[in-house]
Amino acid sequence: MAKELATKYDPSEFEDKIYDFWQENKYFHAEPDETKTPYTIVIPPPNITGQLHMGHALDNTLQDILIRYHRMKGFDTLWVPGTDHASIATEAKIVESMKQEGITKEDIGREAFLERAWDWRRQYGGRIVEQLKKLGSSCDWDRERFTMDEGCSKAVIEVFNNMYEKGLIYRGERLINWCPHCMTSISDAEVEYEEKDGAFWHLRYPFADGSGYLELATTRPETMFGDTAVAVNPEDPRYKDKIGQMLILPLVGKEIPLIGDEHADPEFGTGVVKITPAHDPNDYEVGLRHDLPIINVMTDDGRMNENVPEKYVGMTTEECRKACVADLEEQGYLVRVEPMKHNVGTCYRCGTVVEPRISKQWFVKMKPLADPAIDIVRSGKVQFVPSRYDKTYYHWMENIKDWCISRQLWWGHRIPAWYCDDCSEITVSRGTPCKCEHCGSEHIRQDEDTLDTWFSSALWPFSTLGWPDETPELKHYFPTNTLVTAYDIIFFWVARMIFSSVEQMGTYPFDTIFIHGIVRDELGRKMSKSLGNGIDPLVVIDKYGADALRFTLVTGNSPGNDMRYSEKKVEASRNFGNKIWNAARYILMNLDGSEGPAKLPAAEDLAIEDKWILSKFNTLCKEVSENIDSYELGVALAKLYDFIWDLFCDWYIEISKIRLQEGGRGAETAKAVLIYCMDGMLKLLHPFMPFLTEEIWQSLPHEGDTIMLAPYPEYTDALDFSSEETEFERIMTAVRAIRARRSEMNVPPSKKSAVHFDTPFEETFRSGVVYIQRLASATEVTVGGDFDTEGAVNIVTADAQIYLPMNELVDLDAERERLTKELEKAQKDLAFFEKKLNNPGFVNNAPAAVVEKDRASAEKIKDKINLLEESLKNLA
RNA sequence: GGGAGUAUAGCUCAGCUGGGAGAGCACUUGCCUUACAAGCAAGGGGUCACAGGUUCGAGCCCUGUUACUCCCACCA
Repeated sequence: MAKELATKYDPSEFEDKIYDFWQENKYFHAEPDETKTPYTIVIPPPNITGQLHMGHALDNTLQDILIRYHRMKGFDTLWVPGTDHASIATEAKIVESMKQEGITKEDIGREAFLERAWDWRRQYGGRIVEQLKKLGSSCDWDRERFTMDEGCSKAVIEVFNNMYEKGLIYRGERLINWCPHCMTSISDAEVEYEEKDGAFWHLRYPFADGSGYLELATTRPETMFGDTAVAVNPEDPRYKDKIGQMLILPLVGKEIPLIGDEHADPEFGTGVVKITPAHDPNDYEVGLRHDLPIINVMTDDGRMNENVPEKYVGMTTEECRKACVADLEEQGYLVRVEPMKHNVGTCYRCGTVVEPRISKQWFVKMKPLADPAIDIVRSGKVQFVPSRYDKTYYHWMENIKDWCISRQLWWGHRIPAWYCDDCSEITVSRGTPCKCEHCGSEHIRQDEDTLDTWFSSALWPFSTLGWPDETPELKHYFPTNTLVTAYDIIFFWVARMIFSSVEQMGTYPFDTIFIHGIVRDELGRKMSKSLGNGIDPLVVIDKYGADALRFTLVTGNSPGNDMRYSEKKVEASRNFGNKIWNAARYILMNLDGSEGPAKLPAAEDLAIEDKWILSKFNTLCKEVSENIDSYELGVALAKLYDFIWDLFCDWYIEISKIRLQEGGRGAETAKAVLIYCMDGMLKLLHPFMPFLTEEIWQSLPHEGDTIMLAPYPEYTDALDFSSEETEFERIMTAVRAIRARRSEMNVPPSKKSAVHFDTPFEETFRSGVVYIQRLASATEVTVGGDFDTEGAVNIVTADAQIYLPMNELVDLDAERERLTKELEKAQKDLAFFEKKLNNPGFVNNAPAAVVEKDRASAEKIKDKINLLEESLKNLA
């Protein structure tokens, strides 16, 4: 029973209702079905703090297209949704909200803080999920997961224990990145480098024996209190003999040694460098080599600690820098200040300048994980689309350092390690141990820290399917198939999922990584809160509909490349929706309700235009599937657009009016083809524009309960009418030529024109008379040699006789000449290749690939010659 | 310092393995033609960044140059 289609295309009228309809009927839900091939995507879990932005809209549109397409193709299709606890981001939000109340997290303590966090999650965590639904995402919401739910947490504990047991996780004191604002360590990947204005302070460090001084330069004078040496290159002739002498650290007065180390570059500056092992990665290495003391001069929140002279204690680094530079200058230690640009590491969450700092943290040993993770991509088992991103991946993986996974935060997975007060040994456990596994003491305390958010998201492809339990879901749906994400998250997430999966599951987590770009604003800028140039997808959906937004994000977009958003594009997309809507209305208008679902009349009843459109549709089915299979979604959509608008609406619908007005058997055939095509187009288009296609499909005669479970149209030999295709295209050419001439002559549409063809394609035009009359406002169409202007198309209007030389349609002589010339050239080309290929010397000695290529070229040219000869014969 | 990307119509961008230079928007002209003015028809507009090369043939492949963008690393 078909439902009424509204006269106006208004997405807000039906999109929500349709989504509810899908959900109520559980169409998104998947259960492992061993008889079917699985197709699985796990969603990149949005942060619970997140609001839907254009990046999500793009990412989820692409996923939904793939999911809906595969579902219609008959795969056992599962899209696992979920959210990420986003430890830093969420904790920051809650700390911020508590600040409003004038309290800190320390005031209320860990328990109460976590309660707040869970409350916050309950209140806002579902927000983004609801927003994803507005987009049309057909996720299996019954399987929604959260990185901190019971199952995912179990996976985290399991992996931590496994890796600890294998020695892949260790605790140690290392130089790490410290964010003084978030008050936690962060991983290397979480540091963003920004070029900032800085200065180069040239200082004098005097020798202790009073024999002068050394000049050196630094960008961070305030760290001098942590200096435990000064280094020069051991080969540097200027300083070689001074190595081993003591220098006096200005402002402090203590003595530090001059050491020789490769790290000092004689070419750079004065060739002298101060060594601050606690606050610089290179200096740290130098410190290790020379066994230097490590003096941390900063507190957790980025102020100077008690290891600096009293006057500076408590100052921020900025304040201290100013004060100490002033003092250095006053005391004559400052030589000069040189302004310079400097790359400064900042926290990717809050933008605060990070402090390299010595700290005891937990790490994942990366080398043993990276190698197999590189191999699995090299082997082709995991493929990047577009493939160039594998280089990015290799480069990162090959140069990776150990991953700092502990965070000084409360919101997250608490590290499953306990310290013993009595023997100071560590107990790592899957449960909650009651005593130290080394000495049996009951005086144990759990590590206060939590794990990096990305530690749990790295397990997402299998933790969401039930691992470490052996669930039917895990067995059936893992490894998953496609991971869809933006390129900016390859390091954070994609790479870590790969090595985690290879390590834990012994195999890849997904076979394809479909990378897309970033949605920028109209001016090409990144959308950001600070710029205020973000576009809210929900506002766009409200105004134009989710289908229009989806269309906008996919059309003209190619894998891995950024795109610009503009409302103009959405308007054009909405117009396309409107076009289909009205085409459907046209069809419905001509039905009387007795028609059955899409079914084609017998081939002998089909008119030439039927065969033309069906043949074109058939090709479309093939190409769209091919394009989607190779992730060329933008190309697939463009082809659908062209077919629907140009071929179906502008030509087929127009021409169908002839038979519909005449009635009778022809009208029945036309209706059947109209329904068939519309039904097929809607199905092909459904993955891209799900709401509109469902709404229209429901109002047409159809088979099944929902378009989203209808089979995706496939190519079939039965609909290959290539000769009718070319025939009809000849008529189209004629129509266009007549229209052009009429337009040129300013013939008003109300005036009909008489047309005479004298052409080699007599039969075509004789049978095409009715089409030409209809589509080109022509009348008195005659064909044949009885007209006096030979070799011409003639158009006669009531006002004037128009002479249209044949060359605007088909100029026989010119055409013959052109074809002959091309034929000659092709024959020459062919002769060239044949000579080459008949030469045994070439065939036997040239590389096989070259010979193959030449053979292929020769074949191509032969085809061309055949075509040309046929055309010439037709002209004769 | 290393790596990658981009350069095609006024604007935004497609163009898959080499054979037709394309779309949307904008522009010009004519049309309310009973699905749609969110539309129809006809047009104008491009040395496919530059210079070489490979090829019968290059927007596409190779080399170099220029401009812009991004990523990684980093000299204190």
